[in-house]
Amino acid sequence: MTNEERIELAELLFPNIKHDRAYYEEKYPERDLPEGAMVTRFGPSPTGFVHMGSLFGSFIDMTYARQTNGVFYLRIEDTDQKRTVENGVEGIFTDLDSFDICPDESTKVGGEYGPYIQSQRVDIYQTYVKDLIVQGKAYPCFMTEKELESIREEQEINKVRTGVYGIYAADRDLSIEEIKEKIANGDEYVIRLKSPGNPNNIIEFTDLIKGKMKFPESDEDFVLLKKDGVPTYHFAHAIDDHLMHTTHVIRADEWVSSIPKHVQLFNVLGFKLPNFCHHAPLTKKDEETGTIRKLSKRKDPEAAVSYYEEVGIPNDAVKLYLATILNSNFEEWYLENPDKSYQDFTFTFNKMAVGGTSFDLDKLTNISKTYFSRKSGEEVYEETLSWALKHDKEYAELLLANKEDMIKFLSIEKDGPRPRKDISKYSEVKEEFSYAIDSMFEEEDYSKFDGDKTYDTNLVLDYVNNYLDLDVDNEAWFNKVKEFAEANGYAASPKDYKKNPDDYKGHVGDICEAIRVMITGRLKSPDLFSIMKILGKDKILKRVELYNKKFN
RNA sequence: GGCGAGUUGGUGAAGCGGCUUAACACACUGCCCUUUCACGGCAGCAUUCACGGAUUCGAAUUCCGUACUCGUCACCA
Repeated sequence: MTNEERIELAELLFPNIKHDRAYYEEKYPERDLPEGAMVTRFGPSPTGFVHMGSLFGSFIDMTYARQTNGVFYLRIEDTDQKRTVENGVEGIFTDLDSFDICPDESTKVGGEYGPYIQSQRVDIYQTYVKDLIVQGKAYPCFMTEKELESIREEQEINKVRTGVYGIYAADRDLSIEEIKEKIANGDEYVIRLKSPGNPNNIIEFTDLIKGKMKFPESDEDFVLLKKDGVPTYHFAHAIDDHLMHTTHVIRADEWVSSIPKHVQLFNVLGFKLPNFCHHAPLTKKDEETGTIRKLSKRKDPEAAVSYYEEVGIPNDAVKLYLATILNSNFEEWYLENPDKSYQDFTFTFNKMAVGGTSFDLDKLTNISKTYFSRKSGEEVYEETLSWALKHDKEYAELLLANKEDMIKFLSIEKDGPRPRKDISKYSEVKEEFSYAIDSMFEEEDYSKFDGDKTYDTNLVLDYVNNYLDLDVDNEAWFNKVKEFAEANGYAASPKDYKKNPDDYKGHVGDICEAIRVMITGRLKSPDLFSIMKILGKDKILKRVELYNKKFN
């Protein structure tokens, strides 16, 4: 084809494209940012549901952009109409929002490099394709699905690579007359890249996470524009990341095999290659097969970002967990700097896992427990309340009605240097602190007590009536308990009891256990005296009575 | 099958040629502290880094081969 013919072809294919490359290059100039600033992007498809892996990805994007004073933007990648789901975009924003992932630029907050949704950038993509046609670097391909299928079969039989390349690229050198005829005929077509590559050449490529890699050059005439005129991921990626001036393309591992295509595309288009950072997918061990696989939204409820909110794991705990799997040295740093935020840590690419990143719920639980242990009683109350308001209305009302006492209970053993670690989810507060609310305690009716002993109500009654003084300090209180123990034939310390078990009915611990079971309905609880002080003598007596009725 | 990557304890992982008789965390077990439960402290938990070979005075760390795992091979992203 001659120069003139190519220009004619370009006009024939894209009569409505009036701008040229220069127009867009000027419209989207280099960003004015400080040295070393990273421009990152998160490009979800609006398929209706943010996957944990995507959240992880966007967390990385935002973290790196923030710590370099760069820009983090959100680009909706909706080039596949079939997959697009109604309200999908809304869902992305909601999920991201709940984890404080706030892009600097997006369809919502705008920005100078928009539109931030690919379906509205079709003119831009077509402008660049038109230019490629003029340059003879792309061409319309009329191959039907059937034809594609048959070359594929042929290739499989001959044991050669599948795909449209070399001699298999039938429409590569169609004459302008042939093209005109097919178009006049109403034949559908896609635009393919006329690949200049040779698979015998090896390209070297450096990924910021994975390091150096070698690939054979791509010679595939892959599709740039689908028959509906909308670009494929590959093409949109090249155009958008160039025009939006992304400095670091951070994306999941599954893209590394497309690298040869992308490198070639950037070259053909004359674009500077951004940095690439391919992170490992989130994996877990499949319970049935025992093999490691990607977190799957079909099989694993924890793959959905909304899961954590529902179950009541605090967003901050999830973020802390994401930070610990992001950089292997974060965990240790955080242990040494418990007062700091994860945002004070400097994350680096070389501390990211190269292989699979295992998603460990056990560890998340532990991190969450630590998170709770560092919160004050009041904070735990407020957060639990706002969670319950959304997910457990009934409990929310109970919390509201018992606010004062509830905060007191939640504050037990919080002031020391070693706070309890008994809660990992908001939903557990209800379980763990059921004794804090009278109505719940009565309703439970000792069902939480899992021991097999019964305790002497009279003994406890005697203690409460004649020995218990709630206006003293812990030490004085406990001395009194010891006194009572001795008066009733119990050892004042477990050590004495262990020495001569036959001399005693038991030891102080047994007395405390009896009290604890009667007033909390369980064998385990935070500091007993603190609980008694909050309850007050009347309630204590009532609960002892309740126990008496139930078991005697 | 082609191409690319990975393989360190129950789990996640550190390690990048001698400082490793393999860090740290989670889990588990035991002991100690203790009125209970926790928290905390101490100890135990891979004599060995998938397997085989090579390079080297010296290898978990480099190279080659094998096995297994993962990703990818679309007009999906």
